[in-house]
Amino acid sequence: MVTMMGGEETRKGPWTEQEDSQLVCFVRLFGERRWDFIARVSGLNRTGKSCRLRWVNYLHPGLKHGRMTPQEERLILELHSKWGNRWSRIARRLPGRTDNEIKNYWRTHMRKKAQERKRSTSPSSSSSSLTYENSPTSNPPPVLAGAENWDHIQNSIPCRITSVASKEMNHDPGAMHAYPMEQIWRDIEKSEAKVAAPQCGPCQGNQIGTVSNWDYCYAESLLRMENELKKLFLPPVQIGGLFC
DNA sequence: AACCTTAGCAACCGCAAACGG
DNA sequence: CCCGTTTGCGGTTGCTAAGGT
Repeated sequence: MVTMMGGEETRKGPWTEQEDSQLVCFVRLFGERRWDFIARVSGLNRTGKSCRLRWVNYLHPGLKHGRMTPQEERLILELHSKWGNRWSRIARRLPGRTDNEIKNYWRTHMRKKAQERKRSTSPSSSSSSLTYENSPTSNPPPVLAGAENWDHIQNSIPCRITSVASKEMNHDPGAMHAYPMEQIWRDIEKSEAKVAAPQCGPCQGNQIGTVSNWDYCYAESLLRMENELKKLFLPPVQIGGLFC
């Protein structure tokens, strides 16, 4: 999709592989800041916001993709019960997971939860087999209290809920023990250490683009970068320096 | 096989906080 | 201190694959 902004075309919607490659390229050059600048010089025709979001939610090295582990699920429940919808804060405690991912997970999870509650409270249903009855701790997680209002919340949003019971939450209790909190904290520390020691050079450690992609990327955007840097009163010779 | 429904996810939007001149 | 710009966050929407009828 493309929208017009001040005569310039601004792309929206899903990102292509080439756009991803280009964005990674420029983030490695300029860092995870100045998103508007990166958006301009990269020639992506995306907003800075969009670039940042794509980087944070998808391209950032070290991101995990795929299903939440039972340990992560438990941690999310635990932290949400403490902090509520502070997704970014919760995400900081889950290495490799983004606030968006956690938010999406929570919504899905809570829908299932609410559905399960409805079924368990309705006269026709006999019992709820769900979830934390199998938890290694005998106490239900405090987050269940947070779910109390779900029926109300559910009424205020477009509802896509079905009667699908949550199979996913019937975890093996033993698996919960396999990944203790101490391990989670160690992971957090590790991931923070990685952030503190970023890789040097635009293309190192990149898993997305090929060498030819980068060549193309640089050549394509060199002129734009030069123009932008000129605006910032930097002599053009420094552009070459950026590639060292 | 065709159609419908739903879950899951990616991306956008609006707002507020942080930052810099 | 003020004001404009940028960044970050949380809520919401829209698309698509998968499952059901």
